[in-house]
Amino acid sequence: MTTFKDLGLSEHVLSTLTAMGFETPTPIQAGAIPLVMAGHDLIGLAQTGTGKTAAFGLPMIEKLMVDGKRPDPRNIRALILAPTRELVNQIAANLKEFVKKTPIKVAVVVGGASINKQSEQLARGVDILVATPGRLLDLVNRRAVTLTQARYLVLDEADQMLDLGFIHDLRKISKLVPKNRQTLLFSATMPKAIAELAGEYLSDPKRVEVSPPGKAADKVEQYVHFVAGASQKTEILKKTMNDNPDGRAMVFSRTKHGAEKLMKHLEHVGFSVASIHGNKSQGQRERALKAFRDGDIRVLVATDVAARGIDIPGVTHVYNYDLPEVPDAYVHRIGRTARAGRDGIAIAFCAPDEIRLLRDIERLMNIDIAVASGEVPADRARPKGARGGNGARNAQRPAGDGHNQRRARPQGGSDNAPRAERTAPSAFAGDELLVDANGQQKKQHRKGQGPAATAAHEAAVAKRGNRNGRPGQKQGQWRNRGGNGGGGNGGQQGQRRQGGGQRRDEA
DNA sequence: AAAAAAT
Repeated sequence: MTTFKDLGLSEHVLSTLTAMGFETPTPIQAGAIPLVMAGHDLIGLAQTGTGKTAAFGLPMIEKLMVDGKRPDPRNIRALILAPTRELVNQIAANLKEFVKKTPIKVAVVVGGASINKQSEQLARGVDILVATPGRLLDLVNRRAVTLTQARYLVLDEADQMLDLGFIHDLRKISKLVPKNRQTLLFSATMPKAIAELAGEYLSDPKRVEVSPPGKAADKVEQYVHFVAGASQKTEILKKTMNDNPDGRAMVFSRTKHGAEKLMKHLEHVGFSVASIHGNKSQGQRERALKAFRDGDIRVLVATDVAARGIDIPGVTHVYNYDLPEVPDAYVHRIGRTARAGRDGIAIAFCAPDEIRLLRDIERLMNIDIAVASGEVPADRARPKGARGGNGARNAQRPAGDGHNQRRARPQGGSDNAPRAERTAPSAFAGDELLVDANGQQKKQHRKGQGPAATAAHEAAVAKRGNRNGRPGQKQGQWRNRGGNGGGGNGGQQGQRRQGGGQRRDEA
């Protein structure tokens, strides 16, 4: 088996990894590290949760060490761009762990934080700068930083950067970094625009793809409640959370306003909750995330600012309080659970005006999400032939759709089935690159899922709560606690060695 | 149509 040693990393970095509990590289690490070490440009097709940060961070640190230079003031040696402030902070936190025993300096540049402090830090010399594009350009314009010595450029979550309209900023930044550089691009999906971006900024890139994308979402047990409206969503949400007192939940809302309103309500009825969205100050966002990560609060109500990449160990439930307008976002949201080899449950609420969105999601993922409760709307069924002549699919549904419970994924032993037999990564199959001979097989496999009873759902939910819950925690943990009653960091510790190099998936 | 990101 491949070890980090085999990948050409120095003793220095290796000893840090050992101290951190890393032994076995994840697939993307095993694939990418040697290529980066060899100096290639790289396209990494990988979701968050695959160990991306280490995949580019470790070899980059290694090469910076070998170069042996010290950074000039205001002149960085490596630049990492990511779409949200939270992601930037998370990447930097990981890198800071990796460079602990080295003289390499890592700094963060994001909006919403003191620009003067960032400026001062850059003046003291920074090797690796992790940034959101807007603030970086701001600092460049103020001459607080120059990119002319940046020999490494990483574009993380490139698809989201494009979605968020960062393309213009990326163009500006690309003109400021030297031509003679190594560029690494990571993206969960490979739409045309990303391929074009890669063609523009990468030279003769190698490609690393973690098999099969969408796997994280695969491990998530998914259910949908058909509801009449928001108040019913809230009632079911509260009941389900109370039924799972050991759980940790992320609740996604479509709007910032909606997220805030829901958070206030949950707080009012006694849940230990915070919210995170674009109307919150950066300080508030970071405090909310930290409190949730530390286990001080059990529920985080969020907009899609937190849908991608955010890595919080031990999230047991993801609630889609509102279904997202963009079906991709659903996949990213539910990917906040079932991380680091754990299980997870995703519960969606579907109001009458959201059925179209549910259909889009089910079509994208090529699954039928199991119905947990509610009247199944007549127009839920996808039109025949909507999926390329696979009209037979509907015929696979249980006769008498009146009690229309279906599983989103196989149960039990099927998890151990060969990868090709497992559920399809179709959320990411929009591009031709991922469509392979297995695609059809996977679809077949899915189609075969029989009906599942609500009782099974309840049992699974109950069981899941235990399996995922942190040992020793009592009922009522959703409620506000007086002090930090011993929850603390236990979860994170407990995860430490899990799955070798994957124990914290973004690390 | 909403969200994020520079102020």
